[in-house]
Amino acid sequence: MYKKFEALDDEKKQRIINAAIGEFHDKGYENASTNTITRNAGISKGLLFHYFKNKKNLFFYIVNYVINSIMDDVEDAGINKAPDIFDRIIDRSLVKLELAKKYSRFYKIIIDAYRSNCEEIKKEFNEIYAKIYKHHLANFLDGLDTTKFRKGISAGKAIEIILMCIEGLGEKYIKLYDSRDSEELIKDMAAIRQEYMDYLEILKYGVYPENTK
Amino acid sequence: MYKKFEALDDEKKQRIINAAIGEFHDKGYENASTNTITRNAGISKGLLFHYFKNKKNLFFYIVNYVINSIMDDVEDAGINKAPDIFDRIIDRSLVKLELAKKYSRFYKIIIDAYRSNCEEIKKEFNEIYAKIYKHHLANFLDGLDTTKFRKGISAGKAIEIILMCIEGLGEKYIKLYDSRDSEELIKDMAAIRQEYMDYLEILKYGVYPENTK
Amino acid sequence: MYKKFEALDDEKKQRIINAAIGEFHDKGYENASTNTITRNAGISKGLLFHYFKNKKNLFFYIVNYVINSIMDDVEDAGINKAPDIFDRIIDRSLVKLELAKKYSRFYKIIIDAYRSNCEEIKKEFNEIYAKIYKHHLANFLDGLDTTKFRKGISAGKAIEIILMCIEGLGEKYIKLYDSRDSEELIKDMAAIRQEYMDYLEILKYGVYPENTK
Amino acid sequence: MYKKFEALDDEKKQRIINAAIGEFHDKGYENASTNTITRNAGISKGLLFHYFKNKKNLFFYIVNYVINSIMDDVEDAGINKAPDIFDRIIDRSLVKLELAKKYSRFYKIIIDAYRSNCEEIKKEFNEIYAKIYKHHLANFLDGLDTTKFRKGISAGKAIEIILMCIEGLGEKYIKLYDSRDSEELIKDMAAIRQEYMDYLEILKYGVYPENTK
DNA sequence: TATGAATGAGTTTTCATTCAT
DNA sequence: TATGAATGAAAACTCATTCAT
Repeated sequence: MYKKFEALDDEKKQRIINAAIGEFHDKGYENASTNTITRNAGISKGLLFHYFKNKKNLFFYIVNYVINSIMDDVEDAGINKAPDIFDRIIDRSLVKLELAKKYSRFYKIIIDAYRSNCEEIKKEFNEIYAKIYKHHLANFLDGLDTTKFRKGISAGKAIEIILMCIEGLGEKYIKLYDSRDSEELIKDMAAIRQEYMDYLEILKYGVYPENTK
Repeated sequence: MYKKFEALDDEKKQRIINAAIGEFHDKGYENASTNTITRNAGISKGLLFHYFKNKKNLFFYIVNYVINSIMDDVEDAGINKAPDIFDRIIDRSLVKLELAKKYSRFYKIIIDAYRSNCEEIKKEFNEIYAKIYKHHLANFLDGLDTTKFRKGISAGKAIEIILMCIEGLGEKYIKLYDSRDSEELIKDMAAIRQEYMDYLEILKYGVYPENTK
Repeated sequence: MYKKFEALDDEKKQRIINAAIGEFHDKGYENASTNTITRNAGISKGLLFHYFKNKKNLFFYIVNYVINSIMDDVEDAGINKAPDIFDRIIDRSLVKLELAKKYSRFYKIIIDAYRSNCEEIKKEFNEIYAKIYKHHLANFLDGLDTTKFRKGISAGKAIEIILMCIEGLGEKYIKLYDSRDSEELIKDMAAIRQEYMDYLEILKYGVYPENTK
Repeated sequence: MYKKFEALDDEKKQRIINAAIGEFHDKGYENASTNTITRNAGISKGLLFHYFKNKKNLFFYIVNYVINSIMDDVEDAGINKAPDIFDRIIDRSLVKLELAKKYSRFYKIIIDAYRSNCEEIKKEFNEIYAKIYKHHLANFLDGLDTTKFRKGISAGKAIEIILMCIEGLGEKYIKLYDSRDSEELIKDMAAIRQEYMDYLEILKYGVYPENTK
């Protein structure tokens, strides 16, 4: 797939990718103009379609490019696999926060696509998204120790609610640092970690028995 | 604002509003066609623009109309004002769930707008949304008893995290009943309330001291 | 149908019709450019589609216009209804010849459409054509005296072969006068009628018994 | 002309010819895609244009190829040269009918070209067609005995009208067997011959004197 | 107040042909 | 001889908005 495009010299390839990312970022799939992309990439209209056949293909090429770019940055090895859910979740959430900031342009494209009502891309995008989500969830749950929860608590419900909180927290901080520099986020990271811990402390009390808290 | 439109006889006004709601619901702001709206409303193109000047104005008129319609249904008086946050939140969340189902057409318009990439409406919509959110939050917090939380817990953080959970739960159940009938939801309401309580039980343990649980 | 267009003032209507006829005549359905039509008609692109919605509709509007224009010129009353097939056919064929010359631009559009392979218009055009053909054939056969054919001859086969000849003759003379002026044809009409009679004389001998020739 | 192409090894030549025939057959001259042709032939775009310079040249190469292929199948020697026009014509017409079925793919290309509106190929094609037609007509007329026609009949007119009929009949039966198998036609050949004779019988009466009929 | 004809820049996509390699 | 990336004009069609009536 897209062999022709992949065979291009890196400079030109990047020019096209950047033009496409810029346009999809600014306007979303539907309002992005292939005309604008080719103009900004400095290529002819025909060439873009020579490579990608249509707008939709180009879009999903960019979606995959963007996802892979982010994933390549995450060292799976380095990911926290502590058996305790709180130990495990906090690092992951902070990494995600950093990535969301570092790759904010890329994230926007993905989020816009996720929320899009456009029938043309909905289904295909959801499949891509679901696959990644499933993979990450499985990876997150793998080897998690759920035996320590206090009696009377459903492990599934506990995990669910913890995930809801962490997602909420993630969104909160993403919004908070939306207009600030990436470096600020990194500088504040220790403080944010402490805040995360404060929030999660409440949940810890909720799920663990008296003596282990 | 829109005096001319407001001065119209109710039947015609409603025809226009319904046509606009139908179109914005089906297609979202960008893909909605003013043409279709005028056709379905049985009025001329010129007239629509005479009343609203442009598509954007019309859209925000509808957004406000829709929000007010939902709000009118919620008797503020009837809303649970129990001092305990859990007592208070569960009723509100279930009411919201019911409203989301009852006014699903209206909710869809709001949600689509909330998620839209379209630069044209983004900013203005977010302002409307933020104002409502702030108002509701203040109303929710008013008279809430935060003295019962166990020592060492920040009341603000506790409330925040409880709200994050309840929001997560709300979304979960909205999605769950998305394609089902309104009656089903009402029938299952007792069971859903029980599930809510199971989830919140975990948080209760987290925020309250030993003896009050 | 096409009420909006019909309501136009005659001058503008005619400008559009003429531009469309010119373009369809020169290029055929597929190669005709709606851009060229609007340019030559002196209207905007949008307007053409406002009236006709798409190229195909415009084409069939023109097809019907052209057919009606020709038909209006033929006084049904005046059409030869002699019971003898030869008496009847010769006048009709000569009228057709005159019409084909007088309306040669119109005929070309019809003939091109008839021969077109374009899937988009094939079916619909054939229906129009078949209806007209059937009507004309029925009208031609109506009241025809087929009792005078000599014994052993199938009336159906005789009529068929006579029609084949007359069609062949028609094409021959259309081609012959293709590049000449309409007036020339009219001037030569008497001579052509004589030639027709010479040709048909042969067929007369073929279908009628000895004593009636 | 096309020396470079002719010099190619047969296998490759045939691949290109077949690809071109397939595409021109399916889509007609205008809609045929040189892209598709090169893809199906397994050669590069550049090469096709290296051999034929442009699409038009390629098309006429194929037209000539197709015509020659059909002609090669007709052994001139074997063609009925009976002095009587009816004896002669019936065999030829039936052979033509068979060829039209056997080479239906080739015929379709020729017929489509004959009917095409496309200015680009019209003129040139008509010249080719006229030349062949003239040659065949001359061949048909050669050695024909026209002395037996009854008095008062122009031999030329008689021949003309007979040819018109036979052409009409040919078209009728080609249409009739258009969607049926080649074998069906062959099976029905005797019956068709009889029908031809019935039709021509009428003409025979028309052109021959009493006593020879 | 009410109409709806008119605008025109904009959209995605196609395809014969060229040319540097 | 052979490649296939690159071109760019052209296609049909859309739609919010205006304005003369």
